[in-house]
Amino acid sequence: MAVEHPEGTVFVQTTLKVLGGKWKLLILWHLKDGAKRFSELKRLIPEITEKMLIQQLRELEKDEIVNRNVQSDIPPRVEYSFTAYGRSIIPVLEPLCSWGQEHLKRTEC
Amino acid sequence: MAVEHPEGTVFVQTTLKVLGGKWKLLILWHLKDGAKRFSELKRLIPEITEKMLIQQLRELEKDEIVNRNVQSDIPPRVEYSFTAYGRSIIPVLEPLCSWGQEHLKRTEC
DNA sequence: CGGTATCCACAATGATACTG
DNA sequence: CAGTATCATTGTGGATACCG
Repeated sequence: MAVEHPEGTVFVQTTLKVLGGKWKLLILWHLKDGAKRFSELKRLIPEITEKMLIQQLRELEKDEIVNRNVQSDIPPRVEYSFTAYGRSIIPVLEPLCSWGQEHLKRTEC
Repeated sequence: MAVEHPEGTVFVQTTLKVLGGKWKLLILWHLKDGAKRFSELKRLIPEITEKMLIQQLRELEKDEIVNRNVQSDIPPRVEYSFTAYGRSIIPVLEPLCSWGQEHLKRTEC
């Protein structure tokens, strides 16, 4: 299984694994502005199903990108937010964003 | 279908669409060092099937990231290389790589 | 409100064999 | 050498219903 590749490749693929889900960048984008409740995220991303939202959040949680903060209230209140570590991907997102913007310009016209 | 999202999200997802394939970053990584023949790429990425290699190359070609250069020789000789435009993603790969490296360090130990 | 549980469709990837 | 073609398998995402 473990085949030697130039190291960089492995690292890049690692990042892709963490951020590659269809909705993860979208979720992270919204969390940049501060903690959000489950229902807020649902409202901000109307096309996502609850299953996918929870699934992607769980994965981000496992990767220690986001925190899950539960207040034991009635009704329940769960907030998601970046971990300190998670914030380290924000600067990575920026060049991704810029390149995508340029690419859209090329392809759209 | 078209729902308003913060723009940045769309751009990031665009990038992901272009680079998101399982093998694309791997291929691009090898092409960084210069043009490569089909068979060279196969040798450099032994786990990839021919079908996937050609498919991913075609997509990269369509997105104008790589050139396909055919010498009409016997035996045939086809070389793939970055387009000038394609080279613009190389700086994007670097932060991706660095972050992945840090992330691996965290998760492995 | 914030989830789970099932079942299902389809896209992505893979194995294998064959070709100009 | 550089592909195509076909079929099988897996992975990802979705619809819907239900639960504490």
